[in-house]
Order: sequence, then structure tokens, then C-alpha cells
Amino acid sequence: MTQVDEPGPGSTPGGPEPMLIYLVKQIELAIRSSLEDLIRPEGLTALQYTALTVLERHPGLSTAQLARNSFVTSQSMTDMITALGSRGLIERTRDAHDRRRLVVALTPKGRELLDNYRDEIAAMEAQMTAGLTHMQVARLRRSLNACYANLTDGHS
Amino acid sequence: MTQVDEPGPGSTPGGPEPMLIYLVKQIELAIRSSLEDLIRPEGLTALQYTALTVLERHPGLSTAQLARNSFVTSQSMTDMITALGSRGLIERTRDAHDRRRLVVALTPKGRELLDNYRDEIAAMEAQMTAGLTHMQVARLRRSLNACYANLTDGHS
DNA sequence: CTCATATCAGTAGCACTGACATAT
DNA sequence: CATATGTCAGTGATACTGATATGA
Repeated sequence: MTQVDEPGPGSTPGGPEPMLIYLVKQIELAIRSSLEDLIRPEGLTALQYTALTVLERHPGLSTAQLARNSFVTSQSMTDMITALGSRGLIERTRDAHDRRRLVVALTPKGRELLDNYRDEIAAMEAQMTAGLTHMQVARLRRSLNACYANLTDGHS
Repeated sequence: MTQVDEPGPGSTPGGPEPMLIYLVKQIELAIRSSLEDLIRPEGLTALQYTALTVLERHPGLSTAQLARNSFVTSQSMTDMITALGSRGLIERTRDAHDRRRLVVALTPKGRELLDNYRDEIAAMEAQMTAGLTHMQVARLRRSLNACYANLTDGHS
């Protein structure tokens, strides 16, 4: 051990306050790292797992809608959906009303995988908010929702 | 336009509240997307730009320390540092006291690049927190700092 | 025709494991 | 010796642009 580490997130150089966008990035990095470790035995990446949870919440989405939701191109999302499909975690069905759309849905196997990790994911979140009161967590959630809305305003 | 999109971030399926970790992820995705668009003319990625800001804040870090700060392996960080070095944005000098360490520092060119985008990055953050009071932003920053500390507790 | 959807091809950035040399 | 740092090699997942086909 040579020296104390813990540089913390980046910030504006002059100001004492780290910028919020870097704080968010650092937290996301830490979460992703824990999530990767947790689900590595399943052969899934954090991004693939997140995609499954989005599908659980929004069953009727097409690949193009999922891509916009994650700010990536439809080509990138197609690759991920293909990977999840080859593992039997999702399946795609042609929309009868708009035959361009391939609606993506979880399979029972995909739902079971999410069930198996629900408690551990909740524990991760509990660790993250340790020491915060219920009111502080509620305020944090409201503010983050507002930030998300601000950033996605006008984004289809 | 076929249907309303805007599915929003993932969450627990039963509960009405989206999980905080997915909110953070979605916000980070939105920020990264804007940041990529902003600095694409420079030929830099969002990750490379973020690494530069971390270096600006913490000039004396080695590659290994930077890697731990971003929760990646030293090999991955070496690749990024090499890319930034070949663009003349950073330079590495051998630490005289511990000759294993290669201390990474910004070049004047790297500092100039950061200066050129400081205002636009600040505008991104202002857009994100639009509608929030100063007190709400201060609370958000404190809570996020607490979350970051909780997640990195014990992490060198 | 225009637009949206989805895919195929190629390329680049990113992160990983494993192996290795060097310094503490 | 063990540990920490940094690099090289190979691999896989991710995301991009460009081109193409199909349907609304």
C-alpha cells in the first residue's frame, strides 16, 4: 500500500462541488460492477439483465422502441435481443396490426431468471441508500425522476 | 408515428416505484448520449472525456488508480490512456519514488480541450436540474454523494 | 414517395482473462 | 517469497455507420 486512493468522482476543477453528471456516472459504474459480479454465473452482462427488467415492465415493446429507450441504435439493440433470444430468455412475435414490428416478450425461463435475483438486487439498492431516511430516499427518487424527465423531454 | 413511446426506466414489476438503480442507469444513458453528440467532433468518446476530467481533478494518479476509480481492470484503462496519449492529450511520467508507477497528467492541449467544452457541459447539467430549487439540487447532491460512498465503502 | 422497422456487413471502442516482466 | 504495476495477446459484448429489404 503506497498511498491513500479514493479520488472520488470528477468535477469542475475550480469548484468544491463535484458535478452531478459525474456523480451519476460514478454511481452507475459502481452499480454496474456489482451487478456484473452478481449475474456473471448466468452468463449475462449487466446491460442484458437490465434489458430483461425493462421487458418485464413493458411487455409490448418492439426492438426499435427498446433502442430509443436506451439511447442506442436499433442495430445495437437487435444484437442484444438476438443474444437473449438464443438463450431462450425472450421471444419475438410479429405484430398483427403492424407487420413491421417484432414485439419482444419474456419467456417463462426469462421471468424465472429475474425472480431468482430479485432479492439480491433489492439488497444492492438497500446498501446504496443505507443511512438515508425514508423521506430522503423519497426526495431522491422524485428528484431523479425529474432529472430523467428533463433529459428525455422531446425524446420519443 | 404509431403509438406513444416513453416507457421510462425499469422497476420492480409489482411496485409503482421504479428502482433507484435503474433510474440512475437511465439518467446515465441519457447523459452519455448527449455527451457523445457534443464531443464527437473531437473524435473522443464520452468515457475518454470523463477520464480527462478525472485527471484534471486528480493530477497525480497512476493507471492502476484510475482503473480502480472506474471499476475496470488496469488492462482496460491502459488501452484508454494509450489512446489519449497518442492524441497528445495526456502524458505519463515514471514516479521517482516508486518506479513501478506511471503517473498520468494532462498536457496543455488536454487542458485546452476541457476548457473548450466546460460551458456546454455546465449547460447539460443545468438542463438536467431544470425546475429544481437550489435546495433540492443541494439535497440531491448530498444524497448522491452518500450513495456513492455506500457503494464504494471498502473499495480502494 | 416517404418514413419506420428490422437485418446484414464491416469497423471501432471497451472490457475481460491469461501470461509476463519489473519493482517494492 | 508475495504483492503491485504495467504491458501484450486474444476474445467477447457493445455500439456505430452504411446498405438493404419490407411494410405502413
